[in-house]
Amino acid sequence: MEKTLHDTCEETCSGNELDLGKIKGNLISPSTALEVSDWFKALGDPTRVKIIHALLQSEMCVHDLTQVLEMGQSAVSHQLRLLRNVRMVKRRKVGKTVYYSVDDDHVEEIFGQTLQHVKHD
Amino acid sequence: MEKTLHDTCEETCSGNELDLGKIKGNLISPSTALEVSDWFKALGDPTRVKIIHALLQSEMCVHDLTQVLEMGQSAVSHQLRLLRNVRMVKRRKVGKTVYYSVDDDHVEEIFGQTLQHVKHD
DNA sequence: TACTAATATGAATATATGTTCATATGATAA
DNA sequence: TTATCATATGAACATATATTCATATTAGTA
Repeated sequence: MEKTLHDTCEETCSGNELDLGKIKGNLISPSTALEVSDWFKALGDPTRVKIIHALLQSEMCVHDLTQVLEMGQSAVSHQLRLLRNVRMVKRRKVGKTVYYSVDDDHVEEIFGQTLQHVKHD
Repeated sequence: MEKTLHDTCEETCSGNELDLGKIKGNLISPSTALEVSDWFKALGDPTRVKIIHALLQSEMCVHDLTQVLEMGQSAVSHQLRLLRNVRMVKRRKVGKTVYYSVDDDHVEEIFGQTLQHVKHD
């Protein structure tokens, strides 16, 4: 039998041409995939998880965050910038002090759910 | 005035010693922070977002995923292994074919919420 | 057996990322 | 102004990560 375009994985796999075509049609767009992954990526680092966890308890200035997390000021500041870029946190300046807080109800919701999920497993 | 241990950021920052001590006491543990970040990190890549999105529509074998996502078989396989390591997907073997599907109700919930969140902004 | 299909995996490479260091900026106080 | 505090930021470095390539494994088929 001659080879055709569709001679593999036809009987065993779920996808016949129609199914695959339908799924390809419903594919998430590359730009949306990137936005979603960027959002998750922001919580994909233990330092940022600690920062968000702390800020969910209370608004805090950079200095206090460095004390609480026992990290260098620069590292904290860099991570805060990243979190601000995806709008997970916002800042409020008072004099020379900058207060950061969580700026996204969705973050609190998802973060709490995931914390629970990870804990009882 | 002589310098003391706490002579900075006292009047302006929110954290007096008590507040900071309380927050430090409630800190997320390093291992939990790592678990949480690993979970989010799994969704922190556009390729894996596409894979999860596709698998949420239908169980699929590796071959079909490569067709749907127009990616190399090896790349897909590597990412599926990563997703399996954090138990976001599971596999089911039928002969030489391996079917993957989402193995975590929490993923569906969070993914859907986040997709909505990202979309109307 | 030999052959092919479906998937998995180790190594290599290029890119991304997190932290540190040094320094810059901005604000307040002396 | 000068000095200091709080924060931000660019560069450098080390580590992590995603993809590709080649090959291994496993299961079916001739």
